[in-house]
Amino acid sequence: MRMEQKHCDATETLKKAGLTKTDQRVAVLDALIYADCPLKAGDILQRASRQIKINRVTVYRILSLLCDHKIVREMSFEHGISHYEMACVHNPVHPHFYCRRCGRITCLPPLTLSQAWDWLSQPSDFSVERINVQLIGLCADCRNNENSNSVASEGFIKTSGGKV
Amino acid sequence: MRMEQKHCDATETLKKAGLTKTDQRVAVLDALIYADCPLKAGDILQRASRQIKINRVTVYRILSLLCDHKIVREMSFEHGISHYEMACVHNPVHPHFYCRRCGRITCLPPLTLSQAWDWLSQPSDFSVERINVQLIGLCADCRNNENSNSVASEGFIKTSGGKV
DNA sequence: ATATGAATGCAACAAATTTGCAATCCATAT
DNA sequence: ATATGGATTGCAAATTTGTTGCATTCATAT
Repeated sequence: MRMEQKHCDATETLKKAGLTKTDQRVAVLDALIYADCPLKAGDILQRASRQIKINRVTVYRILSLLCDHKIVREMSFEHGISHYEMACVHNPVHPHFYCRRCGRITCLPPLTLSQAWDWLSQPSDFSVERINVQLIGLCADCRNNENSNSVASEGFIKTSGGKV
Repeated sequence: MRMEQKHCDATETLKKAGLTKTDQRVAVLDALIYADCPLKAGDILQRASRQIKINRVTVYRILSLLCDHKIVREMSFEHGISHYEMACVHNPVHPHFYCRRCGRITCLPPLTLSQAWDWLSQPSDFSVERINVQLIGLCADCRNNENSNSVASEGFIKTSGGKV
């Protein structure tokens, strides 16, 4: 019987997705796998650079690739900067707290809708000024015209006539 | 008896906030007041320019001012671009749908948590691939150190020991 | 009408991200 | 093991978004 892992393995992740293994991709994945909060591209460059030689542009390209393959989630808070986090089984979708003063991002526990109700009644260390709920996907038009150049068209939830 | 207005009036909004009325501010507000979805700074510049002469920098400065005064809400979806919408009585906080293909943003109906549960069971025109929940405010550290330079410190919800 | 502080325009800067192309690397078939 | 070809990376430069400093213009209270 195999032990359950706490983190994904970069090499295995690439293999499972049918992606070529390169030192740069492993380093970027490692940075994300062992991060305790979403990272900016610059953070990832910095951490990956401790491991190997890697260019800023390569970081962006790898992140874009990983997002297309739904290995990584991209999110954006204020001030026009993207943050990235693993989208693996060890890191299910969850809310984030963004401090508008120091910019620190805190991952909040993943909650079902009914759990959220309870959670919202609990004391908190944060002053919440605003809550943003974003649904991301394809609009009706784009879903219909999705003939060409659609890289990330695998595994999304069809909802027309069904559930969201 | 006065008719209920469907939209805010730009001049009145500025007056109520104690802000100087200028052609540029009115034009920026008009763009936002009559928009049917959140706008990028570039969109606002374009629309305001149809009305008056206005500089790109001025748009950013006015948006920043309006956000500080909680007249306007700022939000950010993918790719690190800010979008802005009115934060007035005619436009209560609500979720947004972001199409990752065409970038169009659709405002969704404002919902309480219990309404959301029902809403999520309804058919939809969107393929929702991901849901982002962002809580924005001040972390514990920053709330304590909030002595100096705190412009937007009016009217936020204190939650330590209380409700989020 | 005039003075004064606030608001705007302009130019330049800064940061994040993207693009084009040449050089290098990886995976596979020999 | 090695050659090969397509994929991946590095580098430079461009693009986009947003910011800063300073001179000029504007709004408003006298």
